[in-house]
Amino acid sequence: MDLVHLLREVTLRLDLAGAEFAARNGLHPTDLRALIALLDAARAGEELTAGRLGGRLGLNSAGTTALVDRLERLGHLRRVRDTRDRRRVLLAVDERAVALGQAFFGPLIARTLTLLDTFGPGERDAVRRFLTGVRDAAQAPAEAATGTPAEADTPS
Amino acid sequence: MDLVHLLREVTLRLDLAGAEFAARNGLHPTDLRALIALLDAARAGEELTAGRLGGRLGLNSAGTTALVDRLERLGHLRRVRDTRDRRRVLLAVDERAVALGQAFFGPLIARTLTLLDTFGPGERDAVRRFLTGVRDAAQAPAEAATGTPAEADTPS
DNA sequence: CCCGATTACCTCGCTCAGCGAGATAATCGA
DNA sequence: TCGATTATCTCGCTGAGCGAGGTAATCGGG
Repeated sequence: MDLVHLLREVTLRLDLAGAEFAARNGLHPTDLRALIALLDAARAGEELTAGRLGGRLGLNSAGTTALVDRLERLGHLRRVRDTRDRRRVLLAVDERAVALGQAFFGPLIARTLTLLDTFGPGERDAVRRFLTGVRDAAQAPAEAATGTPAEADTPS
Repeated sequence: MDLVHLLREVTLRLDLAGAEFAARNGLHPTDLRALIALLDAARAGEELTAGRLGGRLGLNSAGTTALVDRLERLGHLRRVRDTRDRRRVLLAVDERAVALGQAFFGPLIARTLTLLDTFGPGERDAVRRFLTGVRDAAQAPAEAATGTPAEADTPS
C-alpha cells in the first residue's frame, strides 16, 4: 500500500520537476510533453504528424496547431509537408529540442542508472514487472471509475 | 535503461488518466491534483491552508484563490477560518471529494495491490528502493541542467 | 475522369486558468 | 501602540486550449 503512495509521489515529483524545467526554458508543461513525445517518436524511427501529436497529448486540432506554432517559433521543430500525402504535416525535431531533452532527462537518467547498478537481475525484473503492471493498470481504469454516472460524458 | 523509459511511460499514462478523469468530472488537472494533495494531507492528519496548497501545486496566491473558489463552488471543500490565527484559511475536504478520490484511485490501487500480491518481500523491497531513489533523483535535477538556478523558497 | 466523401490541418472567436501587482485584514515584535 | 510581517483576496491581463467552421489534398464509385 505504501508502494502505491510512493509511486504517486514519484509521479508528482517528476511532474513538478518537468513543469519547473519547462517554465525555466520559456515553455509550458504541454510543450515539454510534446517535445518528449517527439523525441520518443524520433528514437523509435517513427514519423510524427501534427494530428498524431495532438492526439497523443489529448489536444484538439486547434490546440495542436497552436502548440506546433509555439514550438516552431521557438525553433524546436519544423513543419515538413509529407511529399506522399501532401495534406499531412510531419514534425522534424531540431537539435535544440534534443539538447533540451538531454538537459532535462540527462541528470535524471544518470542518477537512475547509478541506482540501478546496485540492483541484481531479479530485482530489476521485479521493478520491470511492477512498472509494466502499473502502466497497464492505468490504461483504462477511469472508464470504470467515473464519479458521475448520470452525467453524459462525450460532450461532443 | 529501458526501465527509465518504462517509468516515463507510466508517469505519462497516469497523467493522461488523471486528466481524462478530471475532465470527465468537470475538473481541470490542477483541480484533481489539489484534491489529491488535500486528501493526502487529511490522511496524514495535517491541516492544509490555502497558501500551503498553492505552494504545493506551484501556484501563486491569485491562482490559489481561484482554485479554492472553483473547488468550493463544486462543493469539494469548504473554507474554514482558523480560530487561532484568523488570517489563515483552512481547507476542509468534503465527502464528495473523498468519493471522487476513491473513484479515481480505487481501481488503480486495487489492481496494483493485486499485482503486488505476486511479489515476494525482496521484490517489494526492490520496487521500494527504486521508487525512493527516483523520487530523490527528481528532487532537483533541473537546477543542475539549466543556467538558471532557482532561488530558495523554503516550502516550510 | 469527375464529384462527393473523407482526411489533415489551419483560422477565428471565445472561455477561463494562472500571473503580477496591489489591497486588506490579522498577528507579531519592539 | 505602531510598523513589519503574514495570509489571503481582488483586479486586470495574457495566453493555452476548445468548438465551429474553412481549405486543400486524397480516395472511391459511377
